[in-house]
Amino acid sequence: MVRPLPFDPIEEAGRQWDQRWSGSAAMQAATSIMRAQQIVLARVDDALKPWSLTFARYEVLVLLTFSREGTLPLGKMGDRLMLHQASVTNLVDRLEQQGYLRRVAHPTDRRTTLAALTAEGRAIIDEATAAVVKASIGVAELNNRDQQDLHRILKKLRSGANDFSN
Amino acid sequence: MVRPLPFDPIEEAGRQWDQRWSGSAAMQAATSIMRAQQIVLARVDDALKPWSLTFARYEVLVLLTFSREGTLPLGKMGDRLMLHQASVTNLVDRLEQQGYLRRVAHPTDRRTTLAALTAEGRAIIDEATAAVVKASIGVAELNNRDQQDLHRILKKLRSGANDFSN
DNA sequence: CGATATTACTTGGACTTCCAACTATCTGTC
DNA sequence: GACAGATAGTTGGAAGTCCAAGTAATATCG
Repeated sequence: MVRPLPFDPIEEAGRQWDQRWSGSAAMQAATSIMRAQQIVLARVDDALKPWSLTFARYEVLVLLTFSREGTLPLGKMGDRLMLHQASVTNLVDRLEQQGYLRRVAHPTDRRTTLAALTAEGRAIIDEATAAVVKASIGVAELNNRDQQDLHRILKKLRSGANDFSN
Repeated sequence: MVRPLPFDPIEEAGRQWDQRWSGSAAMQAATSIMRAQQIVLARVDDALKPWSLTFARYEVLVLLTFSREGTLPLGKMGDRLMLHQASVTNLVDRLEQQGYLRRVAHPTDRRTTLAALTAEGRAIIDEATAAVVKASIGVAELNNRDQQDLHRILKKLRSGANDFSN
C-alpha cells in the first residue's frame, strides 16, 4: 500500500527539477502518464477479480468478442493490442488454462494458431464488461470532455510512435 | 517488435465497443493511457541504456539528487515515487549492485535504511538527465500546451486516487 | 514496566512486459 | 523444384510491479 502525501509529489518534483535542469513540463507530463497507468490498471484489475481476470487478459477476450467468429490468429491479436508476440503467448496460455478460450489450428496455414472463445469465455465477457464499465474503466474522475482531450493528445504521441500509419 | 497498423486500433476498438456497450470514450481514454505509458517507458529506457539504467531506477537516483544530502529512507522514497515498499527494495538492490548508491544505517532509528548516492551515482545523473531531456522525456510529439493539459487532466485522476491530500 | 500496536524493510510468489533465440512452416526466386 | 528469406509461435530469461507474510525495532498505553 502507498501512503498519501500532504502534497502532490509530481508538482514538487517539477519545482526541484526546474532548479537544476530544463523540460520540467515534459517531465511532469511523462511522470503523470506513468502514474495514471498504474491507477487505471489497479482499478480495472480490481473490478475484474470476480472472474480472476486482469486488464491484459480481459482485453484479449474483448478483442475476440469483436471478431465475427470469436476467433483470431495470435499474431493479429498482438498487432491490435500492441503487444509483443511473447506477451500474447503468455496471456493466451493463462486464458486457455482458465477455460475462457482454446487454441485451434488454422485451416490452411499450419504456422498459425487461432485463439477461439469458449462458451464460458463468451458467457462471462458481458458481465465482466459491466463491472469494468461500472468502475468507469478506471477514469471516473474525468468527464467526457477530459476523456476526449486525453485521447486526442495521446493520439499525437501514439502516432509519433508508429502505432498506426498516418 | 510490434508491427504498425494501417488504422488506429484504439479508434477501431471504440467503434466496436459502441456496438455492444456504453462508455467508449472512457475506454479509449483508459486504453490510450495504457499505451502511452508503454511508449514513454520504452523511449526513456532506451535513452538510459548507456548507463544500464531504466526509468524506474533513474527516478530513484533523481529523487536522491533532490535531497540535500543525497540520502533518503527507503520508505520515504516509496511515498514520493508512489511505489510499493517491495518495489523500492528491488530497485535499491539493483542500484546498489551497480554502484550508484549504497545502503546506510539510519543514525537513530534502527528500523530505517537510508539509500545514499555514491560519487559515481552523483557523477552520472547529470549526463543521464541530459540524455533523457534530449529524448524529450518520451513525449516529443507534445507541445508545451499539450504537456500541461495532460498534466492537468491526469491530476484529477491522481487526486481521486488519493495520491495526495486535496 | 510490559504487552500490544505500529512502522520499516525484506522475501517469496504472481503477473505482465520485453528481448533473443529457437522451431516450424510458408513464399518467392532462380 | 530447391534454397534463402520471411513469418508464426514458443521458450527462457530479465525487469518491474504488486501482495502477503515475515523479522526487527520503535511507540503507545494501561
